[in-house]
Amino acid sequence: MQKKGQETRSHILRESRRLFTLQGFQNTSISEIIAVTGVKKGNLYYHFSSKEELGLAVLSDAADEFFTILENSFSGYDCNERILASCQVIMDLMQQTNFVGGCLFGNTALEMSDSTPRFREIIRDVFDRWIAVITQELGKHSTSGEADGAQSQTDSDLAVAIVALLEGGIMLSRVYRNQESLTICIDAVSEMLQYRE
Amino acid sequence: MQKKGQETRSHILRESRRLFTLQGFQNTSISEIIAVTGVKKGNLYYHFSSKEELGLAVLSDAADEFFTILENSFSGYDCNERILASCQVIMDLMQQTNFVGGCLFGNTALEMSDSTPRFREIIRDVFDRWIAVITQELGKHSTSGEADGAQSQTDSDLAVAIVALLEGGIMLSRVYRNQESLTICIDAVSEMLQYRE
DNA sequence: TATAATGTACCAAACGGTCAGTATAACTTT
DNA sequence: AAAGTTATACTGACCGTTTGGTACATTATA
Repeated sequence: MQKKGQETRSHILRESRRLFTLQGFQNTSISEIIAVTGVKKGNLYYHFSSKEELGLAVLSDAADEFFTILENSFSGYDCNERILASCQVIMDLMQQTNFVGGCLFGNTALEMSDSTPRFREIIRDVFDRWIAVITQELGKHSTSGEADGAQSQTDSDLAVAIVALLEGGIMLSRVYRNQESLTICIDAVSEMLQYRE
Repeated sequence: MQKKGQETRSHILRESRRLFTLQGFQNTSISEIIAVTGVKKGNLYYHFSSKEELGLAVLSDAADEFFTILENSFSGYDCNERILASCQVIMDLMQQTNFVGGCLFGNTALEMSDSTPRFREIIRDVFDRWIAVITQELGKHSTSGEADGAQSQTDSDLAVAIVALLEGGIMLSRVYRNQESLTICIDAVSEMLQYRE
């Protein structure tokens, strides 16, 4: 693939991601994508063999970007502080779009995961990895006494709850179109971290 | 409206809800609905003036049923026990469908709330009411000291976090197709209730 | 000049929705 | 109670539009 083609491809990916996030996968038509990108239909199908393939590419692309951002977000010396910093990064991302659209992965999870196996797999990988990253950060906690066995179970449980709180908070903030719900959920994460045994 | 018509109408509502929950609103076609109900297209449009109107009717219907179930679910003398009982009822509902489909309100929130205002309104009402019911239950807590002012803020914050945890947990349980994630989230709710000031 | 990239024209299928007309049941008359 | 009348419930063919996708010619680029 050459330079021009690369640019076209990533242009399609970028705009498709925007539309998929705002309107969902099913509710975004190929015609809409070619309208906003200016890329002609034949050209789009030169780069992506089907709408499903485009959707999967958009998800992979977004996942790569998300984990790059996430893994660079753990700033601060204290473990709890670092995790809260990563939550704040998610809040910032949501604020950029005024809580319209929300989380592409969460959206796609609820829209597509039961009907299209390949979508579910990639979404599952995203949540697996997200939970794993947080679990790992939780493991660095000073009072996290016992050697990895029993404790890591609790760490991963807490990580699951944190991700659920964030996704639920994003959902509510999207419905209410304000940051309040997500703020409350991040505060709840903070409390859960404090009261950790 | 007479008996026969009522039956047809509620038959359409029931099957449509099933399909919308499993596949989403956009991804369920009118043809599919008439196929599974046996109701002919003209007849369907006799009862519901458009697909959107049908979707709204399904949501209202489901909301009525949900709050009937929810409000009857607060069993037990202790406040925390009562709230956990209501969480368990949600777990039971999800188990009935093996975590396929998940929560109709959450699904529709993420699929439709940005593109169709009327859907967002009804979804918002559902979450408003759900949060209000839990906030009210939280208010009955014995150690809930100070008079309503500052404390009720905390109660409603906790209620928001609980709903977010449940919705996030349902999302994860759906992606992973098992009850583990939701169980972890309900356990987290339990801990949040225990550590309440 | 080969191949990567793009444009144009087209397709069958599925979509949501309409409509003229037919049963069916429930009230009025007589 | 039989006949007439009206509102409700339902049918199936049909409409225009949009959908995702294809065929193929043309233009850049290396």
